[in-house]
Amino acid sequence: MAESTKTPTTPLSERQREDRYDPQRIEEKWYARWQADPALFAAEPHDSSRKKYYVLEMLPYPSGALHMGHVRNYAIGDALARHMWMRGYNVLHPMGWDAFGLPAENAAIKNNVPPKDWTLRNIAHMKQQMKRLGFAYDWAREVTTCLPEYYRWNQWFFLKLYEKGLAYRKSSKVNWCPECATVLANEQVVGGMCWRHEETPVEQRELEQWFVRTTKYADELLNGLDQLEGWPEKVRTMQRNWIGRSEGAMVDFKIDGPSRRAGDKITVFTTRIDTIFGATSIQLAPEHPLAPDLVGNDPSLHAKVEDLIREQARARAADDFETMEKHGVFTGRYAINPFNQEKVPIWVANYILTGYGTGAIMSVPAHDERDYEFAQKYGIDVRVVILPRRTGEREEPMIPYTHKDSMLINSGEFNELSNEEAVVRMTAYAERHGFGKGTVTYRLKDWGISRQRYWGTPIPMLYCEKCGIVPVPEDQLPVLLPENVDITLQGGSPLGRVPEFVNATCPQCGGAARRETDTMDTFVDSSWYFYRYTNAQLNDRPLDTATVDYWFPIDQYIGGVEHAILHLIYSRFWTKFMRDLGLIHNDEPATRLFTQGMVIKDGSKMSKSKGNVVSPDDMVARFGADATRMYSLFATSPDRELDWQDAGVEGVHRFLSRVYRFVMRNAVNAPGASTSRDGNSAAVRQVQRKLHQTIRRVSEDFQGRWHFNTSVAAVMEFVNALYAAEEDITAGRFPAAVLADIQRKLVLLLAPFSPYLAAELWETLGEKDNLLRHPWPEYDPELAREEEIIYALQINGKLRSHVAVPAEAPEALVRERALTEEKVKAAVEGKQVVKVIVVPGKLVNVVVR
RNA sequence: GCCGGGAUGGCGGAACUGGCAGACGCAGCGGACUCAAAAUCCGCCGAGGUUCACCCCUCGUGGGGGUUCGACUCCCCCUCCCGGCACCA
Repeated sequence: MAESTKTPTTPLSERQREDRYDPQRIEEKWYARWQADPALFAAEPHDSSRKKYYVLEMLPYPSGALHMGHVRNYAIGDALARHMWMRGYNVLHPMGWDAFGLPAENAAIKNNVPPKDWTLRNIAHMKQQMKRLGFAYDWAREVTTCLPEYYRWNQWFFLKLYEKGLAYRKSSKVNWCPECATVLANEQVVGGMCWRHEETPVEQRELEQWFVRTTKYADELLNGLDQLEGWPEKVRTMQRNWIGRSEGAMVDFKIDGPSRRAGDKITVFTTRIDTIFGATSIQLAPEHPLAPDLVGNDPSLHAKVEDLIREQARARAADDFETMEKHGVFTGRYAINPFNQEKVPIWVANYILTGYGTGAIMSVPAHDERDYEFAQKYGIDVRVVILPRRTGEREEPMIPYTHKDSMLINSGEFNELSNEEAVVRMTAYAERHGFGKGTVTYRLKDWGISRQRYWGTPIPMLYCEKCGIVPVPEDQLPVLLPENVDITLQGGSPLGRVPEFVNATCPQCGGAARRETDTMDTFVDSSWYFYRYTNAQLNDRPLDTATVDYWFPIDQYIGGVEHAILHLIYSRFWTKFMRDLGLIHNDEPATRLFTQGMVIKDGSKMSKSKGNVVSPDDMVARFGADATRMYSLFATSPDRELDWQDAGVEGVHRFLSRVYRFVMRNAVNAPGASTSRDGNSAAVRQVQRKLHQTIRRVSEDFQGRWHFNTSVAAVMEFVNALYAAEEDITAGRFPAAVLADIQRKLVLLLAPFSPYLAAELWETLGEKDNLLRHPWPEYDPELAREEEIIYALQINGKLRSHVAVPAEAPEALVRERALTEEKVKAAVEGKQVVKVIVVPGKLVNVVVR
């Protein structure tokens, strides 16, 4: 396009030629413009003809201020959102606040400020920080979970759960954190400690609690993981472990002798029914309901069982189960093995847990490590019933032999069967004779959602003396959380001390009723918030089905791996529950999940106690939002741990300065672009080649690997190439159209990473349209193609020289050039060339002998 | 114990399906500009040797073996670090 050189260029004002990059000036200017135009980052309605793209970052808890982990998370999501806008998608990119929770109550106690005020103030501040960082959120869709407009739907969902039998109340042993003064879900107990208080052992308390039947979906939650190919394998594995499905069988052993209240049989759970002929004892958990019965009136036995219970409780708290020595006590009683009618002794042992299976096992010392250890200690029989299948011969295996590649012996009519076959046949046999059945057990437990705290969603239930448990009628929602409540960490739920709240009328009989005073676990809030974003203002329904159908599933969800179990399993559950209500039609909330690495400093996690916290505000003040964000992407790939270095931010700031100064010096406004190599000098072609190679690299990173560190590096390389060519540019040896085109594309490439600078330079270049909706630059393979390739020359795999060959040269020519190159000739001299390997575009390896 | 991830210059990290190890950035060193400094621009920057005629040689991606014309990359064994699960029957 030679004629474009004749296009007149637009002169630039003195101010635009300002050569110092001042991020504060630029960012404040664009910040003001963006705030004035909320539609800029808004999603189009769901009847848009554009293809939709829903990119979501996990919503923060409004703790007071953003930390670098947030900045990194949102920088990734924002780059993706901006890129997808430029690719022409209708992008939904919302943000909100996970605003209920304990820290607000603690702040209330400490600073004498109501939790609501504290929370809303934090939200205002953090929202301001996000805006200053230039994150492109659709604030019209903001969701704040502590406001009645949101939490009323938590209550509505709770009523639905109750209606469907998925919410129920039961008294049970629950995890209690004395520090939080509340109950914890199993998922919130980490190694026997509270997830918020790493030093506080969790206690067990007997309490009446509301549970959500997550186990109803255990199988679907597990099987669904196979389809979630866009999720990290790590997260899928963690969820699989958490759900912990194991197939096995329940088998009833009749108790020999007199039976008492608790019954006349013990049901054991086993995954190895094939070894049942080798069962030489029954082992009960110390807390097994039959244990007190079986030890009868013997006070010393009772005391020993009590000791075992205490020991287990201690071990649970200290998390040292694995180091505990196995021991137990013989009850003096026997049970009958239903397969061979043998009498086996019943023991109570410290290594059996109440919470798994049935709390009772058949002990097969020959084929289980733990059983073997126990049997050795107490001289219990060890009977081999399984042989390694391969030996065939009756060669004694190493005891305990626990492998499944095996064959049965000493097992009556089941002898000679393989282990797989035996499991099937023996399970069927037990079912036929009515003393057992094949079952599946899970590690996953129902989700206890009651919290004895104030700052949460009130559970919409009433207790009436006449009618019992009565749900609050839907038309009486929301059950408002009262304000001005006296919060202390003692004496149960704070709401219980608010008579106006507690005292209510029974909707069934009109009599006096008492309100439920517990609130919901805050993980309820975050289990479905992303649906609310699709229509956050809707006031007669939690969501609009058609709108959700358009936007869901989420195309890309981004957050910390610490939510791999808690939040992400609850969210998946909630999605399945909503689907079964007919509200939505997707089975999973998100197609792709990305878990970014932690931000650390000087080798450890940023924390106040270590004094290594880097404040985003400080970084923005020193280097600007663009440099801060870009550094968080440039330092390493997003999935890895990021070691924060202020000097690195400074380096990115320097790079942005180079870009800024280059455009300020060379900005021209000329339409069109040179799309052909013809007629351009070698220097021009070289810069264009680098440009298009850069476009390819950055575009590919967005599509696949998300290695934004290499995207940014590629743009840096390109800018270095521009500096190398600047003498030619200044001398006017670049056609204006080409120069203008190069600069426009450079700015477009930077737009997802440093939006402020990109906006400023876009304007400097005389462009008027919205950068965010401007098409992403196309990579032109013709312009990107190398004209000449430098081949590496190897002799026997060792690098010896290089040779330049025209890019289009056929392999034979490459080969010939290589063999006639001086070094190669010298090396080959007097030797025999065995083989010549030509790797097109890369190297030639000459193998000589 | 099981599962997942990782180890590359002084530092953060590149090298995508086996093909020139160290892109890009930081720090450092040298030069230009300056009265000087900062900023900026240019150059050098794995180790050792030979030499600086900037050419060449040897070694080098946690350790040891292997496959291959060729290995950071694939296979086997081992060490260490991070994360998850775990007396799970």
